[in-house]
Amino acid sequence: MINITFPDGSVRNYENGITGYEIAKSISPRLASEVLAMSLDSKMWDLKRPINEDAAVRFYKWEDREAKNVFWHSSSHIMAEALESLYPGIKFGIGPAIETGFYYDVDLGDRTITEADLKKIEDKMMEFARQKQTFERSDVSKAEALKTYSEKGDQYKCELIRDLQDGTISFYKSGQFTDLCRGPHLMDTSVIKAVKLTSIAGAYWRGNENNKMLTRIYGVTFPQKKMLDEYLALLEEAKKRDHRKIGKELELFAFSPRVGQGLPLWLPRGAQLRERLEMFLKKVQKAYGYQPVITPHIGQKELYVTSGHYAKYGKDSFRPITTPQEGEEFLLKPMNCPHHCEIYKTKPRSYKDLPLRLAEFGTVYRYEQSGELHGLTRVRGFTQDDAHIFCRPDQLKEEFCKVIDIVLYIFRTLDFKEYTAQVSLRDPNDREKYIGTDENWEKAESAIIEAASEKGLNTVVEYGEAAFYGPKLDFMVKDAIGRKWQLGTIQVDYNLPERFDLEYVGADDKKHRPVMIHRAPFGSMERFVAVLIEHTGGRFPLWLTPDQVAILPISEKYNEFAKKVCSLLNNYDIRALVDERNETIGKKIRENELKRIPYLLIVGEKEAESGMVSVRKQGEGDKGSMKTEEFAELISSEIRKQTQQI
RNA sequence: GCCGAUGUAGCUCAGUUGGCCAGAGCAGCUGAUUUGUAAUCAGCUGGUCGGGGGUUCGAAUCCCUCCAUCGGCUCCA
Repeated sequence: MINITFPDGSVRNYENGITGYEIAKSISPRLASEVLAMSLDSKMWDLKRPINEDAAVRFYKWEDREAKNVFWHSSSHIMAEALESLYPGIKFGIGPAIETGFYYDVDLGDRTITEADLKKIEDKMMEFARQKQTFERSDVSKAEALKTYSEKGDQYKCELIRDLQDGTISFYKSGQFTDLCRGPHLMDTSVIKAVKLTSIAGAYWRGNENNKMLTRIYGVTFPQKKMLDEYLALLEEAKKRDHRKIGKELELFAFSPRVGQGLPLWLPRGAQLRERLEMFLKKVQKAYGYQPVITPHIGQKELYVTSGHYAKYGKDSFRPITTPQEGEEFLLKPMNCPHHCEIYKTKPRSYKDLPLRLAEFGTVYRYEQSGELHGLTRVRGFTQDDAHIFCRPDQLKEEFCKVIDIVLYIFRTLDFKEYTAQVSLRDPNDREKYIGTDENWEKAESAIIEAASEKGLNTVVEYGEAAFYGPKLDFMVKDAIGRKWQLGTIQVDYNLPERFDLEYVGADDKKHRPVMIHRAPFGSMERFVAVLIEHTGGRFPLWLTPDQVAILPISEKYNEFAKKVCSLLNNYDIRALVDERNETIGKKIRENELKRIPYLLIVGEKEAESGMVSVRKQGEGDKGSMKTEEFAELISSEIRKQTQQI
């Protein structure tokens, strides 16, 4: 007999060799019917794999992340099985579960798969799913595993096996398909009730661009047909929030191939929005002791040789700009820090001057590969809400914490609730990628970790995500369809002060090296606005939105009255406009609603006589009438409330 | 940059296997209407079918190439 411990702490006795599924059944038939996965002493385990010793079990249902992982992982096997049956001789890379769904990387040889082929693959998958196929586990030796796959001619699997430890290798067989896999899997495939293959893409083998590009097929499956429909509907909804679509509809920004890809053009309404965000941050920064500076868009090549950027990125950036006579070389600035370092150096600095906080909305240009560009979130020319803090080593943590405060304040003000704070450190296996001494890196890394924990941030640590000159604390936010983007970033840098030979005179009358913090709470204006659009669906907070009130006369007869209302509101610093067009009131309401204008004021005979306005709130409909002044007061106080904290 | 897909009017989209001067709705313009809470009616204008090259008696449709966009991969100072 063995003792099985449950999550609530209770312990039950079972016969040695019992399976998780049988245990679930012994608890309740309902649990047995719903359970999709289990763990044994916190290790994922097949539901039908015998248990031979005392252990703690935990069962997972569809609602649990763990169950979805197993469900989608098994689905990727079924897709591979379908692919092998439809495309004999196909070779397989890896096929994991991902956040939503799964994929499999395959080498089709000379053949290609297009979207038109997906239907028949889906059908085949459903056919296998309905067959109630089981996943049979077999433990194999490394030699055996290698033999199997070299006979099959599957070099990718052989490569994977070579990296595995003998004694830890297992195969799973479903139907006619056997895959190298550590499991676990579903009991059988009959729980897969709906499948959708979502896209086909190229993916380099092992993520290395020097390797062959395999075909990656993405898919998602569900235990109920209804869930798939809901998922697809959700995707449709998310597409409506795409900042590229809304940016066009609301006339916020545009691109022109003639200007160049990845070079956004801010339209009047977008520029207004952006300017307001900049003013907001400038105000915050002023309170935090930052000093605005302005620097040029280009800098001598030597500047970047000094900073180390040239050696690191010179080959992969925009080509230098040269002068006709002297042959001088300039680079479009890819970042603002070297310029700010030169500002630091314009005069001797005392320890009493520090921290020195230099802020600039600095426009930078970076050569991004064409396939990487994406709306406003990934562009070639963008404006960072940049600042560099030069401080004494003993001030570092406090300064870092203050920057975290600014970032959190901004997120709070703009209602960004779901973000992750990511501590980006060096890749421990590839020190070559980074400049600077180990000692400085260690100091910087521990400063970030300490500051983040002091501020009570819930952080995830990512190795290999650091900038080449220093570690970072990044604030990541998801877009409409769940892609993660880095917004705010705070970086500690011991390297640039050294490269630029920055100094200050200490209380001891000796020269010391300051530490630098690079920080951008928005990240860049472009990306921030993009994510803001997707979060709000274009319904910006009242204080921020370009047009706050639209006044809609019932007919042209009341245009004059509408203009009076408008100028009254303008006197209250409310951004209002009159829709003077000769259109029906229904049409004006519809179009101004679609423009996401927060308040619509309908004025006609009644209002003109009484000096009232009929108020309609975006998305909420008719709110009744009130005196124009009363409305102005109401809106002003709403705006005041929103900006008070600002 | 790589893999795959897409590109028709300012916007959203139709255009069958290559075949008459390339269509619709919205937007715009003109006129009528003077409107009470999400699209008033009529007429008109507007397109080198992404650019270039080729195949063909004939190309939006087939082929090549370049550009841009979309979904991924790699990258992201």
